[in-house]
Amino acid sequence: MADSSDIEAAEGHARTVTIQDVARMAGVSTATVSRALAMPDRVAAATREAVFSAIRETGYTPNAAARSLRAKSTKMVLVLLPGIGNSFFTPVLNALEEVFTEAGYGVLIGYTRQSRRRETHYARVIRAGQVDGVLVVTGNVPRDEEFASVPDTVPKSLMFSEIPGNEHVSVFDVDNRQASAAAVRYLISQGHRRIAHIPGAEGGLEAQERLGGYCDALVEAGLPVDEALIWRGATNFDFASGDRAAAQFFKLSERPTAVFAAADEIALGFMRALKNQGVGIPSDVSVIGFDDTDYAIHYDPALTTMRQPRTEMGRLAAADLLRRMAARNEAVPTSKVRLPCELVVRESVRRLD
Amino acid sequence: MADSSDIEAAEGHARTVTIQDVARMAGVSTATVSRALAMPDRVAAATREAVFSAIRETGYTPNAAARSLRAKSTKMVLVLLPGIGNSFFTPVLNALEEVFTEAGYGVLIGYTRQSRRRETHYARVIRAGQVDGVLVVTGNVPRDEEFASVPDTVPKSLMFSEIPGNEHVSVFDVDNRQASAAAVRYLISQGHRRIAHIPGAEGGLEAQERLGGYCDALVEAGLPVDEALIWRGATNFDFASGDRAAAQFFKLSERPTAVFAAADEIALGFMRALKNQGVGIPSDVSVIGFDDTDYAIHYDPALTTMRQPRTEMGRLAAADLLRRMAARNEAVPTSKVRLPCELVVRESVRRLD
DNA sequence: ACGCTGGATGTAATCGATTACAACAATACG
DNA sequence: CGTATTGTTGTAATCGATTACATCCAGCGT
Repeated sequence: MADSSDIEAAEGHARTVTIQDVARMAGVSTATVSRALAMPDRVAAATREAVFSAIRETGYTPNAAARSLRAKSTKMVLVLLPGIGNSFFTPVLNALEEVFTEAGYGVLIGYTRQSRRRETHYARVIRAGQVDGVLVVTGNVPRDEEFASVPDTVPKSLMFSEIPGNEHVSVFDVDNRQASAAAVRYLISQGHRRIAHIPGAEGGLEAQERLGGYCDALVEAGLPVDEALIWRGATNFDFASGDRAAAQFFKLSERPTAVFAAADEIALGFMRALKNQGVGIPSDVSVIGFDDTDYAIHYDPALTTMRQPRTEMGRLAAADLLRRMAARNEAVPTSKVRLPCELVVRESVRRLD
Repeated sequence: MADSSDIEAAEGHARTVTIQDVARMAGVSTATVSRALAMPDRVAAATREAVFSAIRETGYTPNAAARSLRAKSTKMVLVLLPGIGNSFFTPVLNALEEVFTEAGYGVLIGYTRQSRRRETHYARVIRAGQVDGVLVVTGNVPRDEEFASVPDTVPKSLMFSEIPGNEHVSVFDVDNRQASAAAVRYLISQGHRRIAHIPGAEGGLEAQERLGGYCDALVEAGLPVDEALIWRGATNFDFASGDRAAAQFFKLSERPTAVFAAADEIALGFMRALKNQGVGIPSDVSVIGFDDTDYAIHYDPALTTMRQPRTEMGRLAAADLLRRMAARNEAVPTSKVRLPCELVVRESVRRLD
C-alpha cells in the first residue's frame, strides 16, 4: 500500500491507471481483467484474486467513456426541468435521483427555461448518445420539432403533462381537470356559491385543464361561470401571480367567498396579499390550492389543497424508464399512467352556514 | 429532405449516423469532416459546404463517448448536494446549471444523503473520468478518505463549507460566525436582552459557527450565555426542527423576547408552532432567520433574516471551476472566496422600548 | 494411447471520434 | 524552369474498454 503510493509519487506526473496497467501487474491479458470484473465466475479463482489484488493496489476504475463507446450505453439519463425557481420539482428530482442512482444510472439535469436554444442544446445531447433515456418533467413540453429530431430508439417519458398521440413516450400525470373539479366541489360542499379561480400561466396545458375542471364543477352545481371571477394574468406558478390576482380581488365590488388557485404558490402569494390588507383567511375568504408543496402545511393558515403524488410519480416514472432502457432493442410498450390526487383538508377553507 | 427520411425508413432499422457516413456522403475523409467541424477555416470553402450539407442531410451529431475517450474530457461536471428536501439549494443549482450549460458543460447531479455508500459511488464516478470537475454543495463535506481517493487532477470546489487546509479545492462560502453575530447584534440594537438560539444539526460546521457567532455577540454586549436558551436537537435545517424548538420554548418559565434561528426553515417552523399557541410574532416574540430563502419574504409575518448570496455564490463557483477545468495541466491556483451576508429587515423583529 | 470435451486464457477487432504525420497540388519566387 | 512554400486532404495511430474467436491444456472415456 504505502509502497505503491510512493512509487506513484516518485514516477512524477500520475497517469490515470488503465486496464492495461492492471493486466500487466496481475500478469494476465486485458480480456481477463475485464472478465474478472464483469463475470467473476468465468475466471479461475487464483487468477481472479490476482486481478482483484492488482485492482486494489492501483485503485483502478474502468474509464466511463471507453466503456460507453464500446457498449453503446452511457448509464445516464437526462432529466429536463422547466427551471423556474419553483420548489414543486424538488421532491420529484429527489425521487428520480434516488431510483436512478440505485440502479446505477447517473442523472444529468437540464433546465429548459422555455428557451428554444436550450431545447436545441439538449436535443443535441440526446442525439450525441450522451444519455440512455430522457425524462421530461415539465408542463411546457419541448416543441415537437426538436423532440422529433431525436431517434425513437432513446426511451422518453413525460411527467405532469401529456403530448397528444405520441405512442413512443411514457406518460405519468394526474387528471388535472378531474382533480380541479373535485377541489371546487369541495368548496361548494362547504356552502360556497361565489367561487373565484386563479389560473396558471396561459400557455400551459395544466392551467387550461384546471380551469376546465373549475368550470365543470360550477356548471354541474348549476352555478354561473363568471369571467369577472377568473383572474388571469399569471405568468407562472409563483407567488407573484397570486399577488397580481389579489389586485383583481380588491377591485371587485361583489367579492367571492372562496378562491381556487391553480397552484399552492399562487395561493400563498394571494393569501399573503389579502392578509396584508386585513382580509382574514378563512374568516373572510376561503382559499384552496393545488399540488401540496412542502410549504402548504407550514403556512398560517395551513393550506387546504389538492395533493399531487409527486414522489410516487417520480418513482414510477423512473422505474418505467429503467425498464425500457434495459430492454435494448425489443420494443417495450410505453406506459400511460394517471395517478389519483387527494384532497388535503387543513385550515384555509371555512364552512359557510 | 423528404427523400432522405424516406430512405432511412426504407433501410429498416435506423443505425445512428457516424462520421464515416458523413465522410462517405461528402466524398471526403473522416479527418476532413472532423476538421470542418472543429476548425472550419482550415478546410476549403467548397469542401466545407459539402461536409455541412452532408451533416444536415444525415442529422449527424458527433458521438460523445468517442469524443470523450479521445479528448480525455467529458464536458461534464458533478454537482454533489446533500439531498434533503430543503429548498435552500434550488437557486444554487439554478445558477450552476445556467453558467455550466452556457459554457457547454453538462451537469450531473448527485445527492449524497449523508450515506457512505453514495459517497463511494460518486467517488467512483469521478475516478471513472465521467466528469471534468466536481462541485460539492453541502455542509456535510464528504469524508476525507473518499475525497482523497480521487486524483487532484480533477478540479474540485466547495460551496457553503470549508475543508480546513486543503489547497487543492476552491472554496466559496460566507463568514457564518460573523454574519450570525451581526444578526444577534441587530436584535440587541432593537432592545432585546434575552435572546435564544436554535442551532442547526449538531454535526455541521455551519451550525457550530452560527452558534459561535451568537455567543460572540452576547458576550460582546455583556449579556450572559444561557444554555437554557440554546435549543439543541435540530436534525436538519427544516421545519420540524423549529417545531421541536418551540416545545422547549413553552417549557421555559422565563421566556426570551427574541430568537435567532440558524436557518429560515427552522424559523418558519418555530413561528408556526408559536402562532398555533397564540403567541404573537413579533408582538410577543421576535424572530430572525438565516439564508433568506424564497419563502422568508412571503410568510406572515415576513421574516427578517440574514441573506446568503446564493445565486452569486453559485455563479462565482461555477466560473471558477470552469476556469480551472479549461487550464488542463497547468496548475491554476484555487480560490478562497468569502462573500458578505446582508441583513434583510422585514416584519418579524419588533423594537423593544 | 488417442481423440474429445470443456474450462481458462490470450489475440485482436471493434466502438467513433481526433490528430500527428505524410502526401500532394498549386502557387510564389529566385 | 526548378525549388520552396503554403494550403488542403488523406492515412493511420490512438484513446480504453469489451468480446468474438482462437488457442491451449487438463481430464475423461473407450
